[in-house]
Amino acid sequence: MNLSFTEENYLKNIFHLNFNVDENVSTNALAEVLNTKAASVTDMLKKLSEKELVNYEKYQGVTLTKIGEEQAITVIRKHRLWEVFLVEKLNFKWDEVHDIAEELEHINSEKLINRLDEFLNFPKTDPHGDPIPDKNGVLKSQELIPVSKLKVGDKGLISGVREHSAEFLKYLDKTGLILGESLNIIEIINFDGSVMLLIKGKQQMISREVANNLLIAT
Amino acid sequence: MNLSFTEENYLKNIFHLNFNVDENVSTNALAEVLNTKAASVTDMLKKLSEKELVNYEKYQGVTLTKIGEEQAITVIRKHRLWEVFLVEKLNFKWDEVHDIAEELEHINSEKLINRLDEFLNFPKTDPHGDPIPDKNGVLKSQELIPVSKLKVGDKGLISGVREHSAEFLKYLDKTGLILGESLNIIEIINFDGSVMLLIKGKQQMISREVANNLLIAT
DNA sequence: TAAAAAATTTAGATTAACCTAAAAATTGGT
DNA sequence: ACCAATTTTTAGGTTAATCTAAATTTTTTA
Ligand SMILES: [Mn+2]
Ligand SMILES: [Mn+2]
Ligand SMILES: [Mn+2]
Ligand SMILES: [Mn+2]
Repeated sequence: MNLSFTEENYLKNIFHLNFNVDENVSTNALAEVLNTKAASVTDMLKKLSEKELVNYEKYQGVTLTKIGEEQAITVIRKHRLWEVFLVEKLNFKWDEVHDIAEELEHINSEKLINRLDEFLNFPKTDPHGDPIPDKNGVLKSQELIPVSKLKVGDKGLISGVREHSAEFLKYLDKTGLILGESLNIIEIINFDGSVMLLIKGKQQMISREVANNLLIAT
Repeated sequence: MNLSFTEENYLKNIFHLNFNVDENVSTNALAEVLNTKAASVTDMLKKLSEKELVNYEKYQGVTLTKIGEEQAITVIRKHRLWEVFLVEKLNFKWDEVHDIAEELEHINSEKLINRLDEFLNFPKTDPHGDPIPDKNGVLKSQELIPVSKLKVGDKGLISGVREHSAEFLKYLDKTGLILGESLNIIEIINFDGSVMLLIKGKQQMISREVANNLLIAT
């Protein structure tokens, strides 16, 4: 299977969109995340369908075939392992690695990626808490829930983010909301959904927006 | 300067061809190393000339401009640093790294490559003995000479190769002719130019072909 | 120094990945 | 159940990087 850079990006994004909302992925949704136009997406879906990488019926959206999904997961594995490398070995911050990993994820060598995995000690998650598929394409995701779903008195460990923008990640860094910290819910303000946390022995307020995008393992 | 994968390969190969034989690089020579056709090369040279990356006159071959050379050297720096990474950190053998580095050399991030350089402890040469340009694009190459230029009684340190094929590199590995070994010239056979070496206390015969492609620092 | 040979360029196509504008299908509100 | 809004597809380009075949220029050789 020799896929182009572009084809790999289509498969990866179909996977992510389907993962988030479990239904056929729409042409427009893909055009949006791929920064392209719906007409271009239609063209590419026909081509991917021809190659049996996606199930596509006109006007019905698209899903990945078994093979398409395997390819998508391989790309995601590469993306996340490179992110770990950049953070752990090259001292990048978690908000700096995504764009570089977008390029590195297309490097084509199974041996390379498996050696990298080994070099990094077979990490289970990437710097954003996202699970890393193993070499057989098995992706086991721990069930994480947003802080906004917790009740007063609940506690948990910061374990992931829903939103991956550098903006948001830098905000979390600055306010000490980093992966691995444990927190308690002190109070939930009805008025605007903001939440008072106890973290590192100090009280700290976060907005509903932030509470929605910060993921906890309980 | 945002160059395509293809443009970078043209610049890099013009640099290498010009480095080896110091004259304008011919269309056919480029077509050969780039695995393409002369007509395609002509098209691209016009485009690179338009962008002021090469000096090109119809029928006269091509050289790099200052800017073109800087770009070429950046690509070469990336290629060689990645090769060091693959050998030193991921335990690849020196005959396995070139093709992967051909892909990695196009990853676009100055920060990444400088961090990698640091992570590797600012290596001076790659696994094949080729010099690595520094972050300012300064490439200082030690003068190496092929074994075939030595006389009986001369000695030296194996320090590089002229030919980079996996075939040749594996042969050198197998016969113990690896970088860093010192050798003495015991005898030169007039008939076929083959050379008897003393290496690691043992005598060993190599063909003229091998002697031509194995480089020594004296 | 004029052919012949070799190298190079031009002309005219092709392919992948895009685009805009217009047409067709689906969906959702009444 | 219809119509209007929305979504998606089709039609007809474009651009970068290729190609083959033919034309042109340079180089070599006799
Ligand atoms: Mn990422
Ligand atoms: Mn990530
Ligand atoms: Mn190489
Ligand atoms: Mn090398």
